[in-house]
Amino acid sequence: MFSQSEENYIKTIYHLAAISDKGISTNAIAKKLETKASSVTDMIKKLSDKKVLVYKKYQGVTLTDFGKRTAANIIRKHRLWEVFLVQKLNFTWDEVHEVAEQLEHIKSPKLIDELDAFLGYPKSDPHGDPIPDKDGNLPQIQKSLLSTLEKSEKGVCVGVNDTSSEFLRFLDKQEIGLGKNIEVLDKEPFDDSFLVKINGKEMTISNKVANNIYIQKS
Amino acid sequence: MFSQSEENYIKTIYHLAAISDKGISTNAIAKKLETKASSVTDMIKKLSDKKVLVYKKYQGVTLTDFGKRTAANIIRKHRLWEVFLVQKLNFTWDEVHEVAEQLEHIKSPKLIDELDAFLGYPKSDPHGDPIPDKDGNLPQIQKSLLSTLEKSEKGVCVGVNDTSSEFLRFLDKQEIGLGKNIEVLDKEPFDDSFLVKINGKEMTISNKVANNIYIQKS
DNA sequence: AATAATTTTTAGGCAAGACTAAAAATTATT
DNA sequence: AATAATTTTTAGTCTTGCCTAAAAATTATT
Repeated sequence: MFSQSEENYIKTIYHLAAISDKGISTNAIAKKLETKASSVTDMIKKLSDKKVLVYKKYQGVTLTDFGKRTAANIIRKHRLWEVFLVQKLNFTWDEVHEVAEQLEHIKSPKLIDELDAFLGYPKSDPHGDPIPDKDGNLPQIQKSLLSTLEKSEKGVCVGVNDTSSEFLRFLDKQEIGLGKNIEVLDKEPFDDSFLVKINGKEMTISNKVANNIYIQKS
Repeated sequence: MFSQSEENYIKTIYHLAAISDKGISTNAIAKKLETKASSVTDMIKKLSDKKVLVYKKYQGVTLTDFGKRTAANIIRKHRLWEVFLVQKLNFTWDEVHEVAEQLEHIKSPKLIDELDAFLGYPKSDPHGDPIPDKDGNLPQIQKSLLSTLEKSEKGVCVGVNDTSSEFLRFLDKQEIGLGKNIEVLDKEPFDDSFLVKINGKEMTISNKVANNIYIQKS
């Protein structure tokens, strides 16, 4: 059994590994967890002893299969709770994260299985991120950052990269959300912004925003 | 804001105060929390500094109004989660306690208000214990221990004193539960056991069991 | 290749919350 | 009232998880 702190490290390393492919550096973990590199070194040693990850001094860490399964399980809980909060308790997609950060540490296999059933076995959370199954398998859907689309390409919004309240509330204000149809009408080379049509409405979107919206091309 | 450990002390002192009326002793707290008296002394000092309780050396503790409100709020969360687990996630009344012990520490006012609404503002938990309102008021229903009833008195089972899985599963086996009609047919002076009729069925109940069942007399 | 800059680790400490053992205060008993 | 028994507190330790400062290793730059 892992402490909340250990679980947070495991989850963070899993997320970092998903984008980096090589060993995860002490500094990267420290930055993500808003802690110090020396604290990370301490924890890494402990998690290495517990067979969660492989660690060689000065060379970053890699999760073991056991570590990956553990991480997927925490993420599964996090995302199921997010679905619960939005679907049953009237939370908005920008409010769920911090509560789910707490709920993900509740220990009870029955609880999470029953919650999954109660919610109708959802496949993804309110931000479009896939929910791992009980064995830790994470179904990956085909998606592209809006910023990588070419002129006249189109598709459906299926996820976001940045899940901060600020960004999500911005999207709400622009009426951009999961399931919306998006078409790139033009790209502006000067500032790499996009002219897009979202559910029939034309608007300009900055490169920074386009870099945080996932599209399933059609 | 209080740590989980602080919350557990506050809740425990509140429960002990409900049955004792005078100051709660260090030893009583230690026993209930399965810890050592010296640890209790440490924590008591901290909670006294935080204005949760009043403490004078060697004289036990009393919760302040602030402490009582804090305790009621924790208990409110605990009991609402228990209702959720039974009503929505197919938990039985003997399974809910330990999960609710974890869930009661989740910090989010919106979460608990929405949960309350989602459950239809329940008045009591699966064991018949009343749920405090948002201001910490705890409605007390009129109830008597089955063991205090006289021959030919009757009523409805509205609660249990012992909420251990062992006792609750025993009640399930005997088909005794909240809402059942109970009538005392006879009392046996030899071992203080009871001959009762429960929903039409006659059975003998030991004094120990009768001491843990609450009846609303009719 | 040597030096500079950066990253990572080590060493030593701190706070929370628990513990043991011993001292002090209170309560019970003779 | 004096002694015994019990309760409570103090003093000192331990673990977890964090910190700072300094040392060591790695990587980048000249």
